[in-house]
Formats: sequence, structure tokens, C-alpha cells
Amino acid sequence: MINIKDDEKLSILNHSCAHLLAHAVKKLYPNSLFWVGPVIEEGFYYDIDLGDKVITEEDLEIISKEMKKIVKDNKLIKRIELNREEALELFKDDPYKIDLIENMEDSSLITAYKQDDFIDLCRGPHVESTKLLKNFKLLKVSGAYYKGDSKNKVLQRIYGICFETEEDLNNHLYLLEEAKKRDHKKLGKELELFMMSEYGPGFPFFLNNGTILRNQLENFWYEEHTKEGYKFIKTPAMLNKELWELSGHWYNYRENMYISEIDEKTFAIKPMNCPGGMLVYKNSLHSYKDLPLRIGELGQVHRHEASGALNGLFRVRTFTQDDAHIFMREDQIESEVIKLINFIDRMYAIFGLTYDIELSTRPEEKYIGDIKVWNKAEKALEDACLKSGHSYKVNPGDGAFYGPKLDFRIKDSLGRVWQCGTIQLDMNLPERFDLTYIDSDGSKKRPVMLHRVIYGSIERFIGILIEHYAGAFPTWLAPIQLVVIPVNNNYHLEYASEIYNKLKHDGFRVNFDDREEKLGYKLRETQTKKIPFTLILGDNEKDNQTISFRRFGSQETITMEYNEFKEYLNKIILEKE
RNA sequence: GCCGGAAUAGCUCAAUUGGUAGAGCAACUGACUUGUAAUCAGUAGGUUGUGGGUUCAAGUCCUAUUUCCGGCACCA
Repeated sequence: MINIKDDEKLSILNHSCAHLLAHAVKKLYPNSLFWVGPVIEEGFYYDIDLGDKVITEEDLEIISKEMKKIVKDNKLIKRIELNREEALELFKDDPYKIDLIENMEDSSLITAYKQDDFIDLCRGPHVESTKLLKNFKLLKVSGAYYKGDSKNKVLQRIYGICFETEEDLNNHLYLLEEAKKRDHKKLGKELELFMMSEYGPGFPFFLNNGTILRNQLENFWYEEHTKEGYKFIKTPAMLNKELWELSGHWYNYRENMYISEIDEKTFAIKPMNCPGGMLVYKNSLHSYKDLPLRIGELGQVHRHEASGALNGLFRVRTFTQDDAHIFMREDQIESEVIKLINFIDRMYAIFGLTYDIELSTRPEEKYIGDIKVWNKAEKALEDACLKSGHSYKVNPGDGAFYGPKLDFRIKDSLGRVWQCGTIQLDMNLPERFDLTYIDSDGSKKRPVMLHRVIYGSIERFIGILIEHYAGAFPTWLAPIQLVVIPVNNNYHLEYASEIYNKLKHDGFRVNFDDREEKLGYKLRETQTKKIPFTLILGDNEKDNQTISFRRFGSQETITMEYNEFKEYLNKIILEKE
């Protein structure tokens, strides 16, 4: 997908198209007032105050027609230069534009653009005529808060996109259709991976297939973390309020916590795993020789997210963080973070996912800890990025109050960016929980601690993978790896059954399709269910003691001996192809 | 939470201005015995998300509510 914003030509085109939209809306609904109409990655939008008029999807057609008329009329787009007073006079009946003018940093030269009788405040530049805006499409309408603040009134936002050629537009619309086909909510149902219930909004149910997939991800996670020297724990889902007061969550996160009374005491379901992890650290004495101490936990947390935020597996109210807390000496930060970045890189590469790294630094005001420690920590994160060969974008002041962080942002198949992995230094919890280790000189020292996740949330990561692979999972992840089909149940059932049992015995996830149906019927099903391997066994295979298979995505049928096939399969699974 | 839309069989969808709730697939039963994307016939399947209301009559209109979808806001 193209990022419209990054392409100067397309950016201007879309910006002009936003004006065209406003022009048409003004013609149809003369009382409309316009706030802003910027270009975004996927086109443009315009926020409009239409009074009581509510724009529906059907209205988009009407507006589109009006826009097409203006395109056909070939209106010239003219730039008008104004000083502040002239601008205020020109837009004196428009409180939104006055708001904009009054908030301009430099209002010595203000520009507006005029097409026919429609005039709009704008920095520009624009195309010279409306006739260049032929290839557009209005995509959706929604409410949007004035100035993005939920305390303000809701304006109506119309989204659209514009291209230079009809072909480009059609390509884009085609891509949108294709993207819809791999929506994880749709595929999750079709492939029987997970379900939702009215009885638990935001609480996903994993079905058999989804559970197998999930277990693969979790097993892989444990294996890789074991190689990296992690220890593992499981901490309770529900803990006493006093713990949350100690960790600070009671004050900062209470609105999102599920709380319950037990034996006249207040308990809360964990929204994060850290406090439990801290208690585990404190459970025993630690030597400087044990550091860095890496403690991992696949911990299921519950958070009360706003109802409107819920979205399939992407945004849920219970999810499993692939959490770990690493305790170390200050001088170990850089080397540990390099080790972590390389680890994360290796993990994402397995799935063929690309990512960007962002560094968030100390907030201007609200932060805890010594500024010198902050600087040192930020430097350590930066150096770790560079030394591991990665570039990064800095988000100044965007760190948590307790420490700077590195965020790993994955791009999914729909072009959406998801924050999955994160490495966060924490100067708060070790203090609050009074964590210590015994240094070489016998003195008690405070360890540095960091939180980190790689999948982020297993649920969301599965959602991303479903869309990333369009449901056609690599064999190591596929819930069903093979389906064995006898060509004719009367003659081939025995041989097919023998092969099926061998495969099962050899540890593959295999189904046997011995239903009284035609081969074509069964084959169609293995293809719609995106099964990696379909084995077809008939006279040829039986007589030669071989197997024939077709791999998902290929029309080719390959024949080999069982042992050869087994080796081939094992190699594919081992290499996570 | 806010704005808008939607909810009909297990799934995907129909149902004129309010007038007998249907189809395909899946399931079940039977026939057919077939070499790379759907064999044929039959059977069963529903308080139209839920609760109120208008009407001689409601899937359809009104109302409340739940959930989902697209955005917004939120996202330690």
C-alpha cells in the first residue's frame, strides 16, 4: 500500500480533493461549517459541522455525484493571500476558521484557496483545477471529536482517497477488498480458530484449532527463552489490593482493573504481571553473580478496555503477555539490551515480519529518578540500537514516568502498525518493592530492572499472524498439517489408513478423510481450509508403496516414499518454512 | 465512553409500500464407488439478538437494551 502522505504529488492531489469534498458538501448543505481537512496515509478526510444533518453511507453517493459535477465544470483553484485582519474579516461568520486563524503561530501571511464560489482557509499548495481530481472515492463517514478531545462536541468526518489515474484508484480499491478477505475475525471463524460470545465481550474463546496454534507459539517461546537463559514463573491472577497500592497501579490504573471483595478484603485481577514478578524476586536473596536474572512469564492479564475499543483479537479485555523482567547491574544495561534486540529480531524474522524501533525518552515534567540515571539509561538504549545495527526514531518525552523505552512496531498485511515488542527500563518498581542484590563487597545494591515483551499479547499476535499469512499458516503453526484422502474408499481405505496411522505415530497433526465423498469434494475442502499438505492415495501409491501429495498453494502433485516424505516434512517444520 | 451502521437456520445471505419467514452450503438418511476445487435424492433445522409498544396483522414501524462492525477518544 502506498503512503499518500509520503508522495508529494499524491499528497497535493488528496489535499485538493478534501477541498472538493467540502465544496460539494457546502453546495448540498449550505449551513455546513468546516474544521480541518488534512491528508493522511490512506487519503484524506474533512471534519464537518453539519448541525443536525447526519451523513449516512447513502449520502456519500450524493456527495460524490456533486463532487463529480464540480470536477466536470473544471473550476480553477486560485490562491488568495491575506493579512490577519483580512482573513478574520473574510471568515467572520465561521467560528472554526477564526479558531484556526487565532491559533496560527505566524499570521502575517495567511492564504486561502478559492474554486468557484467556495473559499477555504488553507496553506496549500493545490492543483490548478478541479478537473485533475477525477479519480477519487469517498470511503467512510464517522464521528470525530472536535480537536480530538472527547470532552468536545462530535463533528462528522468523511474519509476519501484520490489518485492520478483510474487504474491506480481501482488497484487501491482492489487491495482494500483483498485486505478484507484476510480479516482475522472472518478467517478466525472460517478456520475455527476462535469465537466470541455476548456473555463475554472482549473475552475471546480459543477453539481447538486456535488452541493448537497458540500452543505452538507458546512452546516456541519457551524453547527460545530457555536458550536465552530465562527462568519461568506463573503468578496468580488475583492479588490483594495492598499489593496494587504498593506497585502504584491502584492509583494509576484502577479504572481499568476488575475488582472484587473476598472475605471482606479487596482483591483485584492483575492488569499487569510485574507486581507478582517483584514478589518472586523478593522471595530469595540474589547475588551479583546471578545477574542479569531473566524471569519470564506468559501471564494472562485482564483490563477493562472501553467498549468501543474492542476489536477481534486486536483489542481484548483479557490477553496473555509474553512478559519477562530482567534484573541487572547498571553496567549491564547496554549489553543486555543488545542481546534483547538481537533476540527480538530473530523471533520476528521467523514470521517474516518487518518492524521499526522507536526510542521514547524522559518526559519533560512528570518523571521519577535521577536525571543522570535517565541520561545514562537513554544512552544505553541508543547505543544498544546502534551496536546491534538498527536505526531508530526518537519520540522525545514519550517515555513512561518510570523510565525510557524501545518500542518495536510491526507492520501487518493491512499496512497497519502494531506495537508488539517493547523494552522498558523501570526505575520505579525496584524502589517501591525495595529490591536488592548482594554485591561483591557484601553490600546491598538496588538492581536495574526492565520489562520486555516480544509478541506483546499472544492474542493480538495471533490476530496479526492470521492476517499476515491470510490463514495459510506455515506447517509448524498449522492446526492441521496434513489430510489423507483415499481415492476410492472401497479399494484404498486400508493403505490410506496405514499411512495415516504412520503419520500420526510420527507426531504430525494429520486428519483422515474417509467420508463417502468424491476426491474433488474433499480436495476442495483441504484447499478452502488452507491445509499445508493433502495426501492422495490410490492404486498408484498402493502398488508402488509411495505417497502422493499436494502442497497448499501449488497445483503440482509430488510422489515419494514415506520415509523420504517424513524427512522432507520434518525439515520444513524444523526450519519453520 | 462518543458518532454512525448492523443483527433472520450452524455458515453465507433473501424476504415488494407492514400481509403465510425462504435459498445455497453444512448436518442427518439413502443411492452412487468415482485420481486433484462442490454426485444425486430426501429429512430435519427459526419465539427473526433480547424486553416493551403501535397495528386486524410486525423480520419490516416506534422504544429501551445487548452484542458486533467502521471510525473517534483511549491504549503502562
